[in-house]
Amino acid sequence: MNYQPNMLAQSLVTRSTHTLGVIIPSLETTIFSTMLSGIQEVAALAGYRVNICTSNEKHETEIANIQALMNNMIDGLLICHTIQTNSFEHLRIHIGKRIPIVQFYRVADNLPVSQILADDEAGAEAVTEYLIKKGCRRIAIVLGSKGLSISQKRFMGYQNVLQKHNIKIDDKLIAHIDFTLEKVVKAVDNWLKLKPGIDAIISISDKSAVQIIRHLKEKKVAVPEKIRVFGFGNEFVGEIVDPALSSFDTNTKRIGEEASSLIIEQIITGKQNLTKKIIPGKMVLRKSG
Amino acid sequence: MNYQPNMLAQSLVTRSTHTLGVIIPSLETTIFSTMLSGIQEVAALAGYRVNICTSNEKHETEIANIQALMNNMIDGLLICHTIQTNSFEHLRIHIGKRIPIVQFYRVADNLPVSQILADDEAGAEAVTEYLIKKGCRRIAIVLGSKGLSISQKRFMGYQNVLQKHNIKIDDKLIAHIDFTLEKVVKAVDNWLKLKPGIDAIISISDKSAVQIIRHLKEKKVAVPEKIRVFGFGNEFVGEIVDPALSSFDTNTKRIGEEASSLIIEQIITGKQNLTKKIIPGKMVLRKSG
DNA sequence: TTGTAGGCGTTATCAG
DNA sequence: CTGATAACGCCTACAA
Repeated sequence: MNYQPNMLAQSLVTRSTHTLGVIIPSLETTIFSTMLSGIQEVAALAGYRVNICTSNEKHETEIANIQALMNNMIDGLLICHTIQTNSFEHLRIHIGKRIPIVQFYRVADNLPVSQILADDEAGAEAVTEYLIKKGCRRIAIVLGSKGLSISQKRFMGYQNVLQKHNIKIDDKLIAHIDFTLEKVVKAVDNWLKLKPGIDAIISISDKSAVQIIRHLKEKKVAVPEKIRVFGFGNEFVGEIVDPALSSFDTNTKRIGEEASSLIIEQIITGKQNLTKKIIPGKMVLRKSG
Repeated sequence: MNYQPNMLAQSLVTRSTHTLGVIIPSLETTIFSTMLSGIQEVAALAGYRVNICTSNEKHETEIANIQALMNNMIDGLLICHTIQTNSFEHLRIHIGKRIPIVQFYRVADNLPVSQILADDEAGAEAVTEYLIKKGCRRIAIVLGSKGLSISQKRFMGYQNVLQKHNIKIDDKLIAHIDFTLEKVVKAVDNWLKLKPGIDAIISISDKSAVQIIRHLKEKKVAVPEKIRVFGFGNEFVGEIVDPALSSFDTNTKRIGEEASSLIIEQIITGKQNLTKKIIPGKMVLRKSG
């Protein structure tokens, strides 16, 4: 007769809230809302709610969020680090405690915490290899903070292929930046001044790749004839830009689904086995690259 | 000495969880993730957590979500209805109880529940007026389910302006559909067969407007020369498409912020005054319209 | 099998 | 003002 049990009382005694905590850098970036969508769907299927916090790409906010969530309201924490996150002590103190943690997409490699990752290294390798095959020799790359595996792995892939082809790594072609439009444009402008000039740009995301294409068009630089442009993530906007954006599809939604699935498994079994899962992606060729 | 109070026990006795429940149709649609971002930021500032559920534009899922949230885990509910939602009995039974409810963006007008809205009527009026001034006489419009105020209000605005200019409303130019690409393309194809032909399309969202532009280009229909295209929402992708999309900027993030702010006020004061707030928007002119 | 007491970690109340 | 205790609503263990 329509009795609604009080979840609070229930949770208090069972010590489980059936709620996942999620910390992501932003909700206004397609890849993150897509991953969150994957997290949410898998969680809902398993009867878990999702508590969402955004760090706004700010390290301090990420720390505050962790504090705010780690007070018995969640059964597990999913975290995708800020692009500027370089130290991870704030997370370390929670590792191995009652509440399991899973890092996804942007992870710290030197922490004993499970990870769900895009195939950044293979992606960067595939893209670099393809560009070299197309005749590019001065390939610029946009990366995030050096502490993040996403930057490290993509750089590894890039480096591997250049070395294989005996192309010297030029530090001037590597930009470690955040996502802001100004920083991206500035990096591109610096590259345009170089001689010998660059002939390709691999960008950290589709959105910045699209902005790069737009900027190059403004500067009357032909894409892909003069400079080929590649993105990461295969977002809708890449289909729309002219020339259409080539991109490494990181299988973004699947990353969220797997992260959700892994943490729920760890919650249910009570075993925090160190897991590291790389989600395969694939290259999507369009006009720009 | 680093004592962490147990929020569950605290909530059990104080009867407040400092958590907002949010039900939105999707996380993979820019406007919704943008509104959620606004909700989340305001909530975080006020010390509230956000519990997020997606209905995937499915009426039954929306009902299930409401059930799942209304069990003492949240202090207030924010809801944006499914595009197919036509009956609202599932919500009605929760109205006026302990937990306040605020509808946002897509709302039911005949329910005694507070609303935060885009200025759909004024937006449709402004766009229609502009198109008529540009010489358009056969203006097609894409709407959602008839039960939603978003459809009703936009139709009202459209109708008002056509009547003012003594242009007869042609039912064949009005499409009530959901967001799927196929439905949009089908509606456009039907319009293209009409004679006299259409000279403008007002779309329900920027994403579908962009898809309409792409489809028209495929069909070799010149935009804006033959058909002008307008969107709603002013998303990033509209800046990228060629020709760039004209759009009515509904101030999406602000809608989320205001909804969040209103429900928190209702929670804190304990007063569920019936509020209806329309967030003003503005027309953004680009090449397509 | 069915019923009841105790405890989860707080806050609030009521004596002292 | 301070300190003990009931109550929040549920689950579980144990007793009948």
